[in-house]
Amino acid sequence: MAGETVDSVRVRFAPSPTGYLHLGSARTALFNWLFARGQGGTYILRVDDTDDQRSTEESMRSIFGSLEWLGLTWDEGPGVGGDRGPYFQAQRLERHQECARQLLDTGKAYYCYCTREELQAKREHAVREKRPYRYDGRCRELSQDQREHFEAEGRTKTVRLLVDRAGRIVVNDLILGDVAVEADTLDDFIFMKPNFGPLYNFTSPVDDADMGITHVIRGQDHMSNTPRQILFCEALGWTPPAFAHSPMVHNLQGRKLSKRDGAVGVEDYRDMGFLPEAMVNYLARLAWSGEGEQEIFSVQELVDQFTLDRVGKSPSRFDPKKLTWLNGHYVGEKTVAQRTDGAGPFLRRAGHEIDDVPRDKLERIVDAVGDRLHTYADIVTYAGYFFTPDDAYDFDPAALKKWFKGPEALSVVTDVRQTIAAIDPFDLATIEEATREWIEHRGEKVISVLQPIRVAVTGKMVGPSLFDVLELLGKDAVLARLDRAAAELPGLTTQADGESGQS
RNA sequence: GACCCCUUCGUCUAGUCUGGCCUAGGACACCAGCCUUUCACGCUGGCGACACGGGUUCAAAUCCCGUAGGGGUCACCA
Repeated sequence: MAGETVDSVRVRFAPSPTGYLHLGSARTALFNWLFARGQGGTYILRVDDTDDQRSTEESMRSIFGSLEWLGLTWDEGPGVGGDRGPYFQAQRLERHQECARQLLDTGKAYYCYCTREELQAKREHAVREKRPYRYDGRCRELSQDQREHFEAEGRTKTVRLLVDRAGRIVVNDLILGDVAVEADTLDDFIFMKPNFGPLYNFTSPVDDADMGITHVIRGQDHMSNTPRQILFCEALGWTPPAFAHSPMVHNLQGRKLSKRDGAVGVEDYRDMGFLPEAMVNYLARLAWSGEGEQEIFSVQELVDQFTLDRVGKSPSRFDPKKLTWLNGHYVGEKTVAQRTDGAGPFLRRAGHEIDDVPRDKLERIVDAVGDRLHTYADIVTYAGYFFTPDDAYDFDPAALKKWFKGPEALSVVTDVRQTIAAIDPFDLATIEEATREWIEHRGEKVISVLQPIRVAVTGKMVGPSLFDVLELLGKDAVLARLDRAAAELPGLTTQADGESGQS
């Protein structure tokens, strides 16, 4: 390529559709996407579904959905097409077989008739002798006779790559630097199954070459595959792409993130009320940092600032607390209408009937909840009681224990009824004025009056400003709840006292 | 076990390539105080790290060697 023309960057994210989009994979996809966008390159989505029985349509939809939700849309791939397809690996079988035949024809690969059992036995033997197992290459130079004999026996055959065991293979990794592996630690590995179906280490370099991939950005768990893939490029006469292996994402214990850790899929976080902006921002900051001391990044800022040389080498732990903090920031940037839309489904899922609630009432409630919303799911804690019948909201035992220790609190609940009943009009200013006046007249501390009322009418000790709560509830509901509390609390509080320390 | 990678506050990280500006900076978390009807927000302050041991150097978080610890991979999966 002449002079000033720089080959444009082409990267790919190649998930296998065997589940959901794992957080680690999402980070890999994000790094690829950011790199492509920042370089004015092309981001390709390829589905590595090489006739794996675990591949399912459902998980493919789930992964696409997560990617789209994060905003990591692809320039070429399923749904959008492109001229370097097909983008489903299973549809590239003929191409893989063609390349395999080429290797066979040029003597760079050979058929192996060893059975699985034989290989297994050798492997176990090596392990018993504490030797590293490597294929002994006994099928490398079979005579015509032996071959015919095996064929006549009806043995199945796999295809192995003939590996030159001299020298070393160096991976010039854009994140890790040069990583060298002695060639004699490798062996003639199988890349075509008995049905002449290709294996991952073969399909990957073939497809990358066909799709013109310039940079392979993937997780470090692929590091040990890289030399083998480079070997294919050499055998086929191709220039390998540049590699960049990003560090793993671990759980808080420093182990690989697994299902046992609970939520490890992108959609799990969506379902827990997290925002895609927060996920992207958080994931980007795992192993990567900008040049300044910035923590909050818009997608555009990420695109502008992302470079591979600022990606670190050591694994990072996924910390939900920091994610939550970021999420709170992004929720705060939403309008009340947006927050209402976002939080609604969580109320419904918690069993609250909100379909008959007027939209503007809903928005006023969300507005009153304000920045208490760190995730949309928090709406249930802070506002669930607005959507529960006056005789059915639950009293939080901890709240009762803290604010109904003595008889004074109960007397507040009964005494305030009259004052509240007299408030007219029942609007914020009037409610606050009347209530404060009453408190002052009583001569008690504001908090020791307001909190018992809150617990009485909401069942909780946290929530929006109590005056907002009262107004939003409406006079009838407040009175009904006060009556209910006056009737039920005496029993509940003694019960709570009696049970204290048991649970 | 073999091969490969990694190692700065509890966590995410800046600083390491191009030794001195680092008595190591920021953020999350935590603790305390302020604000406040609660919670949350916000503000102020605090706690808190160069894994260890040797070198090299006038000077080392930064360079070299070793040790320890952690992780990843070792399929006819991807």
